[in-house]
Amino acid sequence: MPAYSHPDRLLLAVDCIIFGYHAGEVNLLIVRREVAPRRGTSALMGGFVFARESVDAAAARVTRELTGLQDVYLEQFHAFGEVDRDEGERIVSVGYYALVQQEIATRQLSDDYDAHWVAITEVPPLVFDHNEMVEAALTRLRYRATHEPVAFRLLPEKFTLTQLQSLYESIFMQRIDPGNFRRRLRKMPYLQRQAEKDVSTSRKGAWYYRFDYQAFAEARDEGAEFLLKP
Amino acid sequence: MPAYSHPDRLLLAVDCIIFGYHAGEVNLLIVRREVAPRRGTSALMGGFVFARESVDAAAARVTRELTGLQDVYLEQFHAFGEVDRDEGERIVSVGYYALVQQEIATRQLSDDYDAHWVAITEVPPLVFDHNEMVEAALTRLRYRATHEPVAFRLLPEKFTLTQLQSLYESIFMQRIDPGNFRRRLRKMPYLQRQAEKDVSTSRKGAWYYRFDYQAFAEARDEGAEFLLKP
DNA sequence: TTAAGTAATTGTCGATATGACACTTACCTA
DNA sequence: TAGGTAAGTGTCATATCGACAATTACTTAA
Repeated sequence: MPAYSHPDRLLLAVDCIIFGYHAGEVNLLIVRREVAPRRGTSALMGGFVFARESVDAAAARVTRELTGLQDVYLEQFHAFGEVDRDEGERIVSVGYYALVQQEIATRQLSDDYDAHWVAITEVPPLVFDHNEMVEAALTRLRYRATHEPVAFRLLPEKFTLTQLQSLYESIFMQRIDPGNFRRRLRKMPYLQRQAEKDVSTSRKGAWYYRFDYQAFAEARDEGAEFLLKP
Repeated sequence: MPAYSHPDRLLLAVDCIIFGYHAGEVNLLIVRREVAPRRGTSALMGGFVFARESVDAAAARVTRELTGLQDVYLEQFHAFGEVDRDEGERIVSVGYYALVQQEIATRQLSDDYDAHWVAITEVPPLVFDHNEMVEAALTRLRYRATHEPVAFRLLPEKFTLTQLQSLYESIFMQRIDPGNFRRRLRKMPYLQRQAEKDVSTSRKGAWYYRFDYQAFAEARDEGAEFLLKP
């Protein structure tokens, strides 16, 4: 029952930029648009917000429908509200980006959307303002990755420092000096070296690490801050 | 004419955190809520988004209705989308913060909303999730003020470096060393010293400065970055 | 006329962080 | 056993930082 007399009720949607990381490149999932107008063109995964569903929940649902993944890291980054941004009808869309492990997501990807991964350096033209959304999502991801330990969600539980460096190089699209990057990592008590090495990429082998979210949470309560620049 | 068959169309609103600065304190405008439920309680200035109006435009309109100001600096910072955040009906609200010159805004403030300024250190309980919105706006303002020259919009055209320092102290709620803060300012070519001094607060007088947006824009094109930490 | 007071402004200095780059290590293979 | 390669550490000049001392400019009261 309407409690407010305002006449204009709008379609509200969410669009999700789903980031993955594979073979040294950050990628994102694009789908084939199922409805007119512009049916069949490339687009971000999106969906309408239901009346009794929070916007955050809608983003989680949409991400889950495509990737099959529960408990994905999602951050809202911007609401896109131009009147004519969608050619069919006026839709306001809230943008979220998701960080998933690409291997796992790919394994259980829904067949319903003709989804595929594209490198963030090679995003094709997308419908409406979706390319703008991708840019905004990347900007926010870069900020978040330097101030919060979120980038690890793109990697497996155990990863090498070289992998971590490559990930940051891909996110920021710039080369990073290994010595200096590792110096920053070396004084993070939350990076726990494992007993095993990854021997797939070098003869010497690279130590596996895990990020200890538990230890970091405790350190943060004491005032510690996460900072990892490219 | 609906182009999409989705049945749920929602009320979409904007809420504006309007920041001003006066007598060493950052303040914000709160109004008295005009409609039920919770009529008469303190709230942020807000309003519904019209069908043929962009969300940005709605925020500008709402800000203008209260302050009478055109061309106000506005930044969207978050969309609040919990189902029951408004007790009357489901409303998704997009939060914006505005930076205005408090003196000017106060002069032409609308009488219709029983508005008044409160210091950000003394924000009273507000309806619904509005206190949460204020916190989120402040967080974003702090980030923006260190990376972009936006805080100047809270000051008059001409200001002293001491005023600028006080402003940053209020935004970040922490004391700043004058020597170190001025060292950062001294190597900003965009801060142009004027011929006059402000003699209202000291015998010696403090030089007036202006921020040269023009010069900064050109420097930015050359790769320069604005950085002003507390 | 001068001393005192105060905000404004600049300077000092040791400690820490940064970027560029050289160097060493570990291990496999030829 | 030499050589190649990714992994990982060390060095050093420079820049930046925080804490704090010192100076400047000006008014007012003695």
